[in-house]
Amino acid sequence: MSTRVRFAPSPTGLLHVGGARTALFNWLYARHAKGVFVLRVEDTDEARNSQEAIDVIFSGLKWLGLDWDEGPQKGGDYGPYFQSQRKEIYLRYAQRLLDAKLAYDDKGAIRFKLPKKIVRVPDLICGAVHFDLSAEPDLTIVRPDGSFIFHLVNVVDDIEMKITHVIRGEDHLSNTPKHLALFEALGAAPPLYAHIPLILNRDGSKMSKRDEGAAVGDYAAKGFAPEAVRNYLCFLGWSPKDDREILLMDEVVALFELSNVHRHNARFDMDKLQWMNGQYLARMTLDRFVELGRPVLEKNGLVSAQTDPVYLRAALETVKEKVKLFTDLPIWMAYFFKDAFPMDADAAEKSLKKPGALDCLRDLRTRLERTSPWNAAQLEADLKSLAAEKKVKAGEFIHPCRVACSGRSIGPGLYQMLEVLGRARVLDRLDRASGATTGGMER
RNA sequence: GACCCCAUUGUCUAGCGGUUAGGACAUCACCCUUUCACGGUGAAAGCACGGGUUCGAAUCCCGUUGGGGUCGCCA
Repeated sequence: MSTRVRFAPSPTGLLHVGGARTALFNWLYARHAKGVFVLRVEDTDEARNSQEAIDVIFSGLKWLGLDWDEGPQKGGDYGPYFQSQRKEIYLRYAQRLLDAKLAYDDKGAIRFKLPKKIVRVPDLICGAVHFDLSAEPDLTIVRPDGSFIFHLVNVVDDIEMKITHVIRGEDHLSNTPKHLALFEALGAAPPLYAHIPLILNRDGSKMSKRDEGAAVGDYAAKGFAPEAVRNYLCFLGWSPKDDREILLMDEVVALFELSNVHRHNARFDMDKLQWMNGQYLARMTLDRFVELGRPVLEKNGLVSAQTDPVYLRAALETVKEKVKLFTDLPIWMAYFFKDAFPMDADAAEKSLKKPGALDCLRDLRTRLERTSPWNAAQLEADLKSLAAEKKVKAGEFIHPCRVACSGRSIGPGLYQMLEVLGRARVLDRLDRASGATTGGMER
């Protein structure tokens, strides 16, 4: 029988990183076992349902590259994949329990009689865990208004959808003996269980909606690349057991085993995610960098449909291995697109107000007027020969020039930056900074 | 409170009876360098505690402490 796993989120309005990690582990296991990854929406709580909340789940999973084989938008032989559309099925199962006297009416609600016994829960990650159900109150499975409760629908769907492995958060471990009892009462063989550890905040507290990093939907806006977030999530509760940190998904799929998933919770470390994101930005193709970076610059009004794509691409290339977040792009690159770019006060103080700096800029301006061809190598050669002639260190020209042209003391390699900026912009900015012309430079 | 899970540097982890306890992020030096990153070298930082078992425990057992989870007509 082929492996079938499912991710069964409830539309709460956000996709929690813990949930995303659960989806990721299900996806990894399905791909590893060459099985099927099912997406099922647990929307039995009608008060909380909304199309927006459901879309958040879809877009979050897609952003992370977690494609499902069966489910909403995809179809499959075991649908529908929204629990709100499966009421007849649940009713049928509830009736079976009633008929078998394994459930009963209680003030309009239906309750399942939990067996008074010790139930052994075999878990692929935690090992066998025993629970004594004898003191547990019976399980409500249908409300007086006829709506169904999680425990029933979850079990019924896992039966109906022929789920073979349930990979879910450890917060469900205590529910599992009850679910096992339900499987038994319904005469169905239960799936194999794998309860994965939880993701906590950096300080060890429970991660809730409002905590930093909790919502997958926020990562794009925060400047992360999806491949970096996905890579980071793999390492929360799992490791390849060697020293690698950056792994291709194909490699993780090949290595991923449930038996290697940790039993202890992990804490979310934003610093490490940022480092990993920087690694991904530096290593990704320039095409991908442009694809993800352009929208950020557009959103900040620096780039529009009219922007020369060749220039944009060249400009992005200069900072690709420097920035760690896409959200850093506007501050790193404004001067490429605006002549009235911000001037960093400290940088100006240090480099432009320095005695002799303005003379250097004038001399450099004269030299660069004739630079040909206008490329990084020639720019470097001309600047250095000028410095040699004047018998000063190249830095005397480099630092004021950088600040004059970009308004910042940090940035891309100077010559590459000048090449991309082009002769006209560079000469104009050198003039403005040296006082040869009065410009509209922003403070 | 009851029940369940867990415990290696600040964080993520390797380790699965004998290791100078390894790697990564973060921190601090130094090197590289036109800046900032990257990269390189090095430093500081860990087996929660107490009992066992054993010739020998980070590793196995028990307890304590600490953290997390579950005890809904939420999912």
